[in-house]
Amino acid sequence: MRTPDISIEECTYSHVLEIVSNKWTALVIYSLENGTVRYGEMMGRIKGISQKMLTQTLRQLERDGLVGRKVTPVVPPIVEYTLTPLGETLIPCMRMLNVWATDHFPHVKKAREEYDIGETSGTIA
Amino acid sequence: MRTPDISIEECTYSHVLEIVSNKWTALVIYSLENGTVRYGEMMGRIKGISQKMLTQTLRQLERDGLVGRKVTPVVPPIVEYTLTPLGETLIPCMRMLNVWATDHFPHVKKAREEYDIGETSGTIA
DNA sequence: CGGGATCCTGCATGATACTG
DNA sequence: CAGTATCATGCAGGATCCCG
Repeated sequence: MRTPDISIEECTYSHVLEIVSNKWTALVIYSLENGTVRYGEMMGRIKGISQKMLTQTLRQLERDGLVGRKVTPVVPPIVEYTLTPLGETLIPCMRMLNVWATDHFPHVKKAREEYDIGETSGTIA
Repeated sequence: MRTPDISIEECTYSHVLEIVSNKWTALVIYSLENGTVRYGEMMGRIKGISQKMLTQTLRQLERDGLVGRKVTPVVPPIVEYTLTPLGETLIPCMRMLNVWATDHFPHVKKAREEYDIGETSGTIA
């Protein structure tokens, strides 16, 4: 028996996914691609996100150094979020995922449907 | 108020992540990069994965048309998994994530540590 | 306006035992 | 060997209320 040579802690794939693979992270980054956005505006633009999740996602991205947070202490407060230079390095990756999805996701969807049909017809009883 | 223009169902980022963002999927794909692997061998190579999770992950990938499954009905059975042509189109994407992680993940880790230090020193009481 | 704090719920993950 | 079935659980995600 050989020792395990693949582990989550070491696999570099997992590192990026650890950052991006929450439910909302990708959408938040997407909303920041074109520049600074205010908190409230993001709430309005990202369909279905709750305050808690938006805040939590932004905090994580801030912690990871991918998103900058700028507070203007007026009343009512203005809080703006922007991709940091580090965060912007993610954009090409995201775009590549984007291209892959555009090119191949229809194929995946078709594969799923066929697979599901096969499953259903086999499980009659 | 403008209508939300970003949604999970439409954002192409989310489509790929929907496929890859389970705990084990990336590692399973990684283990298949160099060709066909048997079930038991994957169990041994991927550190910490359980039978249930390996099977479940493989089934999902099979359903998505990314992984092929070949059964040789002998006793004891031989089951081999391979990336399909569609699955192989994912490899360049994964490699790009890999490169990003190698280049920038240390930076992220540093950002986290600094962020955490700032948090801790502020929360004395 | 932009959150923080709290409570609740479901699903992803995991441990264990059994089978063709 | 390569699974399926069952049971347990922890945490991501969501709803709600409150605050500077």
